Amino acid sequence: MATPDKKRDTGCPIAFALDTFGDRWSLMIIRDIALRGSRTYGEFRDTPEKIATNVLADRLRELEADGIIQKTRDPENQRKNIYALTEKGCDLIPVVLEMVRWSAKYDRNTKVGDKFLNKIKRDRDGFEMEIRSRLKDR
Amino acid sequence: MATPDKKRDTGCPIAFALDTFGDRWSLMIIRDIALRGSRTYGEFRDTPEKIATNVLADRLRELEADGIIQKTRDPENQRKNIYALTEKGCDLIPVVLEMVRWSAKYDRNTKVGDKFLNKIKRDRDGFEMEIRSRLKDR
DNA sequence: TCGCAAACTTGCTTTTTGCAAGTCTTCATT
DNA sequence: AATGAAGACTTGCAAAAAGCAAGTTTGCGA
Repeated sequence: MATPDKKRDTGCPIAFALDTFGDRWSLMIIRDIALRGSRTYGEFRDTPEKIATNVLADRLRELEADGIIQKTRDPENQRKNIYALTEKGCDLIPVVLEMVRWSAKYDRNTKVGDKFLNKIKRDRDGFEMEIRSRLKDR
Repeated sequence: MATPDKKRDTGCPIAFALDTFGDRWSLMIIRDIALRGSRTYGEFRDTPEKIATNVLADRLRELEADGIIQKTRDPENQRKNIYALTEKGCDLIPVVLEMVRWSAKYDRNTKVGDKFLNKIKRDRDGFEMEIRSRLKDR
């Protein structure tokens, strides 16, 4: 076998999900793309959470290898790489939104706009579609 | 301040969620309670994923400190401790269910019953309630 | 062609995980 | 009352991952 990796592979969907993005940083990158419109290495690096550059490089590699994001050169500026969510990555939006909902309920310090929160509560699927199409129009 | 911990605390709900349960094992324990009916240390330890006992002890401590699970002595057997989800913990069920849905779609090896999966797809909130009441009846 | 932007690498220290073995308390049996 | 074993953890150490600071590479723009 070519991949002797440390994935649990027990048939459990939660184990699979955690093996794919269950760490301190992967979902943060997905958040940046899905909710903040980030697309470049520098944008991922310069967030308030301060990911280390080597870890960022590693996670981008992993997420791309797992088919969650896709990397392309920016035609306008060949120095830049543009990272985007694949379909598989977009399908994580519901997970992200449920996490937002939970944190908004339990973290006094969390800053989420009421408008944003109400959209999640009222019509999750509709809001998901809204985010998806926003991502396509770039 | 009493807690000089390493939480990011940037106001971002995703960062908050990941700081609380964004590691390789926390959600696994929540899965065990919510979906598998586990309630004791031994049950959490003896899953196919093989969590190390020291890490298990540590995660149970953290999850309790964060108010996600609650520990009580088993009145029938004073040797046993019974762990249960708090309200805050039950509110993570939607996150877990979305992860199941995602993995079922993308992991060929994931084993999730069709009945289970259809319930998630058809009526997420109803299914959440079903799980909640099942947890109460114990 | 010079300087600078953007995307990484490299080397090293610190923290977390994983593993194997041991401890402590309570129950059940003799 | 003594013995053994179940259940819930601790402890000590090695391996892996994360974090930090500095360096490298390639392309753009003047």
